Amino acid sequence: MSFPSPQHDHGPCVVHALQVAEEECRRRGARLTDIRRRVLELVWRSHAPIGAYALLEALGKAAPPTVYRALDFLLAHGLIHRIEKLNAFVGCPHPGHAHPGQFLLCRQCGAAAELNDESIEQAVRRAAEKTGFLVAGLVVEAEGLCPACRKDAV
Amino acid sequence: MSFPSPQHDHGPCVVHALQVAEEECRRRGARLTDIRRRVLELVWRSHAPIGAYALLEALGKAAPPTVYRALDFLLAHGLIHRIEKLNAFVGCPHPGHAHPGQFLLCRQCGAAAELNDESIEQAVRRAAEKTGFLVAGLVVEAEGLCPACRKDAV
DNA sequence: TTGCGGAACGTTATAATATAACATTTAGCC
DNA sequence: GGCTAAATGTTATATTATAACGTTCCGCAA
Repeated sequence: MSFPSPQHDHGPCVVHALQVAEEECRRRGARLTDIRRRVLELVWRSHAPIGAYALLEALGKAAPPTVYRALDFLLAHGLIHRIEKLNAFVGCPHPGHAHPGQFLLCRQCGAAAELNDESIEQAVRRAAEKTGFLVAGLVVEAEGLCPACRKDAV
Repeated sequence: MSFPSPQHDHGPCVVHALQVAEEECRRRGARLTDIRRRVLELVWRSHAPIGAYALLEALGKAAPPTVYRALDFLLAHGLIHRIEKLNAFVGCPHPGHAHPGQFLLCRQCGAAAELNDESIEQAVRRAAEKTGFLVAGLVVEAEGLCPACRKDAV
């Protein structure tokens, strides 16, 4: 929901994400296989979105379809999000319900934070309705400076 | 600002866009060369975003850098917008001031409409400020059904 | 008007992202 | 165990985008 402090202890963060994912998959009857778990873990290695080919390289001996299939699975079950403007992927901090997600992307350090702000979605829906458009999916990606980089920049 | 009716007369629409572009370039001291004009015209051939390689093919004998350079120019001068989730480009209906733009993308017919709704941008800024994030650029892309396709779908 | 200098364009090669198609293996289940 | 469907492996290729460098064009000033 907001930016982690730059020196936060990231280990527990990853462990927690994996636990939540396990649980969510159990609940859904979905199989979090080894590859899928490894990809999810790699995605969670940092709070900056990571590209498919970086994941591929980190995985070691694997071909593109392998990582794309894992990503498709994780996306389908709401465990990660795709950042359109970066062609990259980031962990979802609260899987369990389908949601579009709104993202703040730091142009300095690369970190991403996910918002789930009702008022943003409502503003879009209201504006769309005025034109008669029916909103089914929504991408919101803001680029700028996270709190830490903003301070550094002063 | 909103969706054109499906059978609207598109010719004047293109002519008008080119006139506005000419004017805007004159005002800015920018050169709207033949290639750039042709790319802009191709972009305006429909209200659906078009990809770089489709433009390339339509241009005839040209290499990728040619069309990407033209697109860069048109983007830089606010004459077109890039749709991130489609890797495609659409004409800007009101160049003249830099603006991010918010887009409604019909998943049925492919048409795009541009919004410039203050309340959407404000909602994002307000939510971002709560986390201490400074917004510099904003992508808003809603996918759904345009008025015409919505009627057809009933 | 001629030549200077920078912008625009041409050309070739290649990088980065993503998917199609089909073979093989694995896991769950009777 | 053997069936079936899901998951993965493998190869090739599609799609989107840029690097690098040479050439041409255009405005401008000597």
